Amino acid sequence: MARLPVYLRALHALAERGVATVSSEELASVAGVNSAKLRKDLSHLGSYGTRGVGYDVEYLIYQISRELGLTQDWAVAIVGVGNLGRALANYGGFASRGFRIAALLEADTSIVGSRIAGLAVEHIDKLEATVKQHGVSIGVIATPAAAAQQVCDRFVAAGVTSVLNFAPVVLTVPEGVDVRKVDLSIELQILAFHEQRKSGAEREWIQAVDA
Amino acid sequence: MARLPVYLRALHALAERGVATVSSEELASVAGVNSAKLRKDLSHLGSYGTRGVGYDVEYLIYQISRELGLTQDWAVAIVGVGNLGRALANYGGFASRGFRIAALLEADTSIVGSRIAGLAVEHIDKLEATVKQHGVSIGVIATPAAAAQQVCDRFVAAGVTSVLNFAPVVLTVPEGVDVRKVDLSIELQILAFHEQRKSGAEREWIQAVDA
DNA sequence: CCGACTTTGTGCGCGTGTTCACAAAGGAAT
DNA sequence: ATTCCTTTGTGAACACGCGCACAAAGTCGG
Repeated sequence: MARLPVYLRALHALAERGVATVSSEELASVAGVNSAKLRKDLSHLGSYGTRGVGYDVEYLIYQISRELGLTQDWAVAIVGVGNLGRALANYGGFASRGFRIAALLEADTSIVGSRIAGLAVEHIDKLEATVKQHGVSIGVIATPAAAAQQVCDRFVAAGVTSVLNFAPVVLTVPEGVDVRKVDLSIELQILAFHEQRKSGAEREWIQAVDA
Repeated sequence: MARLPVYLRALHALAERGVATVSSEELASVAGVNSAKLRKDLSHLGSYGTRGVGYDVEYLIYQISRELGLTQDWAVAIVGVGNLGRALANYGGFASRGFRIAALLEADTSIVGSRIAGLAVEHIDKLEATVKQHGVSIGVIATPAAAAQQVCDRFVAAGVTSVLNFAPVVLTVPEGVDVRKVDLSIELQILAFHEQRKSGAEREWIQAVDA
């Protein structure tokens, strides 16, 4: 379930505030979902709640972490050390969730060798070797669109079976490989669409007359 | 529809390659969706296809752009000029889709005044003034989690009705304000989950025995 | 002008995910 | 111990989105 990470973050926030137990109603409102949906989601992991009381925050954190596989740590390789790659390398949310950045890879030789977030940037030729050496199972693509498919193919050939893609292209991968895409401009376009709808009627009318 | 931006990008790619018309089948395969779904999506905008031929690429680009409100340009303000803010400011995909970065705002006074992507970084105190001056309707939050809600509130109070949030918190906003959230670590967690499933059975078994 | 072929637009059935609403279960108080 | 109150876990209705499959519509060659 794609919502578990959201619950997990809400729970971490509660834990930091010293909350010991939480009802589905409260947790749902923090996470921004329906309480029945939350209970059904949690019930899929087992019966970890106590009727009349709620859920034990720490215990639930542990159970969700285990379900998501965050109790083990994952080696991640980032290809493309532009602005986005740098932002990702410095993003604190990875290490705290069991993700370890094993390598930063870059094609531009003028960047290779510099240090970002405590890691030396390596040349992309080292991709296969790095993947094998660190047991990388998740590849992050933060390259320009033109290079993305090629990098993806190399990841796949090297045995990586999960890819997080920030380049604005649709990657094609063989069966059994997962790709998730984050596209910053798509999110903005969706907002613009709703924005247009809101400032709506009179503008639509003008457009209709205009046409 | 959240898929229109994807179609739009696929169409732009086709247009650059000089393709004049495209069938739903081809476009669907480029965009990575089912062709019937694509046709149904497009039919919601009107009947812009020609049976036996397909869709005129340029015309369809125009129609989708108009539907998404990309024919007008949108002023965007980015708050938080850390690594992520810088990456966003330099991201080329915005300007080419009608999004104009009106201002970069930052709380850290040691960064205020520097120039990023051709813009001078301003102090966050200028938020309200900037929003009014440039007619900003979309606010982008690239601050640490702790500052996000506060910045969001200021955006809303200043009249911004669409917020793109990169901070790992759930923002609460009044009715009528749209929030979209991009969370890098959630995407990784989802990949880790599937990865765990794939390398699955024997590990689950070990965990079961372990418990 | 006509027939064969291509491709759109859409009606329909299906599966998934969401929400409501309630019974079962545990805790607290007397 | 019994009763009441809170909250979970879940059955069942509902809604939605997806994809198949096909008829309508348009093109192209003869």
